[in-house]
Amino acid sequence: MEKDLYGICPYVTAQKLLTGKWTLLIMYQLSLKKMRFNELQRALPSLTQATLTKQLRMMSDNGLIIRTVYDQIPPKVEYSLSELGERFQPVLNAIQEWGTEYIDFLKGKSS
Amino acid sequence: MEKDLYGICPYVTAQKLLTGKWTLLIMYQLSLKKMRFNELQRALPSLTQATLTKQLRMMSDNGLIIRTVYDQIPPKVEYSLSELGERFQPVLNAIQEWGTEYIDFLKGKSS
DNA sequence: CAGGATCCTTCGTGATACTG
DNA sequence: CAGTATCACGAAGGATCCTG
Repeated sequence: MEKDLYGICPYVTAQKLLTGKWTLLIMYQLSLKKMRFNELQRALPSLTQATLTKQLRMMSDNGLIIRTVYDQIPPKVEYSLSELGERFQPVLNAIQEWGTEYIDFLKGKSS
Repeated sequence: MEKDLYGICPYVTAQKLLTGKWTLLIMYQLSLKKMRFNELQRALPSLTQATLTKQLRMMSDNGLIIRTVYDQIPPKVEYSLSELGERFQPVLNAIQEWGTEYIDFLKGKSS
């Protein structure tokens, strides 16, 4: 089973963590700045509250992001990248670049 | 819908393409050398034929890899990275590095 | 504002059997 | 050797309603 390779093979491990359909997008948003729950929702309009909540919890459990709760009324919760999340930046950059190239490729195809 | 961003946002686009549970692994394998169907299967033991076939077809359709059929008996089919696939290398490298760091993080946690 | 709790559907993944 | 064809399942994702 590939599960055995989680925590062993870098690729299997990374894939597991990035599995979420939105993980990459959230990582990107948070790499720009720390954000509150509603800010994220506005940045990712096609994502429902429930899903966003689950994703954030997963990412928090995995140590990718940090959840900071300010004990006040109205409630305020901020999400930011953890140390590990920050180190993810190179991947983000590489993906952005490659994604852009891929989009160009798509355009060339359709025209 | 986020579908609208496919072909527009690099991250959405990349995430779609890397969605498959095995895409990253296959990309890595093929980045080492072109491989035949059975070679890939041996390299990824926990992956069934059916699934591998589907993944390869998807990746081929997406232009990530190239499928070369040698018309002979017994059949021989080789898979290799396309131009676009080659350009994916930086992402692969970044992921490998980050994945390794993450594994270290996991170890530190459990101990 | 930032969720929690449910319910439901879709899609990816896998098992198995068969083929040129 | 390199697939194709079916069937089935589980989990991720989403819709909706409710709360401190």
